[in-house]
Amino acid sequence: MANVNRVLRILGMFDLSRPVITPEWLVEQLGVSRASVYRDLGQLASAGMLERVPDRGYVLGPMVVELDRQIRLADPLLQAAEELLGRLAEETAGTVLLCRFHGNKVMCIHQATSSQGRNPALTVSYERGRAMPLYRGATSKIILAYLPHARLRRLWAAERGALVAAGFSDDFGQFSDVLAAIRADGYFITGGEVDTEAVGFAAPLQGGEHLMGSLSIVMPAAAVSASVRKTTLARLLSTAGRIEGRLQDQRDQARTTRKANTL
Amino acid sequence: MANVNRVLRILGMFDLSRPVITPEWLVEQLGVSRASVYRDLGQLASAGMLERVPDRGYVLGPMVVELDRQIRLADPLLQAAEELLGRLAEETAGTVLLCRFHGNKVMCIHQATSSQGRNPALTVSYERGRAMPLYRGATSKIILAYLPHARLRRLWAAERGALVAAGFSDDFGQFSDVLAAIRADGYFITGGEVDTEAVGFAAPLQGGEHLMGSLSIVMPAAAVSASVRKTTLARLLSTAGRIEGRLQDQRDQARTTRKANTL
DNA sequence: ATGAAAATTCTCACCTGTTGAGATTTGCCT
DNA sequence: AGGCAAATCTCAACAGGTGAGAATTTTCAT
Repeated sequence: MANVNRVLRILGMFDLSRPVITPEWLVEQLGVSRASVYRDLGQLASAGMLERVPDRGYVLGPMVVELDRQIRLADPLLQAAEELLGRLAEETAGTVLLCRFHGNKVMCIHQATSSQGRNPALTVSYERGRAMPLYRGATSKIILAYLPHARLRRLWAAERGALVAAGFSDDFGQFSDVLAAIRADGYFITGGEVDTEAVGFAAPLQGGEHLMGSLSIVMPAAAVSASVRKTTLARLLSTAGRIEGRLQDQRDQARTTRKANTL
Repeated sequence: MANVNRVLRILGMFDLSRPVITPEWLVEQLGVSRASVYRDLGQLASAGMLERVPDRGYVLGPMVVELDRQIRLADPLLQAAEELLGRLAEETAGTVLLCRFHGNKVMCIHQATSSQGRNPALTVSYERGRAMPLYRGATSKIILAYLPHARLRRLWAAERGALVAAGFSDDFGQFSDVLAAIRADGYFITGGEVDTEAVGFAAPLQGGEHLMGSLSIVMPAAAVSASVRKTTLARLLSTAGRIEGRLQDQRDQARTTRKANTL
């Protein structure tokens, strides 16, 4: 399936520094003839995945935006969490992030900021669609801690170097123990690992027995007194619990519906 | 290129009522063998466009979300408008929409709502990623009015029936005159065409000589007194002007940069 | 407007790479 | 563990993608 593979690869070649891709550049990159590149681009454009722009180039097309909408509206985790996130952001005056685990990466799927308490000086590197490493920051580490054993072993095998470099033990047993300790707490708090001067509070979101993602709050380190830390954590865990409850309800409903259809 | 075409078509088969697609269903829909369907799904999944879910099915994958982010961060129209939209929403206490024209459809690419003036009773059908018809509502009609002649003729030929059904004249000359009148005003206001009890204010956004999209404000009909109408329109036009100014700056900068690189 | 220099699409014979039936392996549920 | 369905693999056949170059369209400077 070299053909399909090549066409799909084109989509991944866009970049913030390269928002427009030209046929000529693709001829070089893909090492195929001009004719084939034009054919590929034509296919993608007619599917709406790309769009031609006046000055000889292609940009990502409207279909991408429609597909993202489909995901937003159909994602059970987002459904369960969305309205609770805004409230949590208001209550804690922090930036609230909802993230998922995807192919050895953590990806933010929703972000909420408190309207009044917003601190423009606080940079948050996470944002919808941005892939983040799995071993830096509370948001990511809580996901790491709740990964199934098999997956964790595979990850260890694949990225041992990076994990050790990020400060984990070189011994899998110890590494695993550290994560078990986080799991025992049921939350994780850390500062300065992603954005300096930022503190992250993170809790896991489990649906059924599977890890669905993580819920976290980021705030400026300066704002985190002992009492703020306590109330923020309490609200985080309470909201995480409510999201898990709603996920449960969704599953129960789905099961009932399926059963009714089968009978 | 039947192969690529088939694979891309799979992406368009998702729907709010069908968020998960199964291999078996695709075998029926596409009329190809099981093996081919699995191969196609595998390709899409390894590109991140799909993701396998535990109970026998596929959903749209993380790559879609990353690509949407790429569009959001690279779109010159969004860049130019984004921060101005929130301000406009606050000033007018309405819902502000930024839309684009795409393949005989109008699509919303950004939405801003005033935090305080938000009226939960007001439904706004537009939202990022949702395709809307080209001939209903102020947001769409202003785009129609500024479409290049050639494109307008093609649209007329293709969708004459729908246009007449939406209340336009059956005669192209008259149809064209109506649009010319809107163009002469430079804005368009209408109520109840998309969401009942909602009034839309829309202005075109032109970059170079091309129509880039439309800027519009939606508010409850009950809130629109003569004076509100006047100030809302003034702020809409002023913001639209500023966005156009920024688009101009972007183009000037790009040209200068390109010239510098060439020399 | 006009023509030259691109960029893009078309044509067609070649041959690579996709296809589907059936065998095999994997993964899930009890 | 064991049984069953779902998913992947194998391989020969042939559909259909491929590239060189011609034909066409678009772009741009004059």
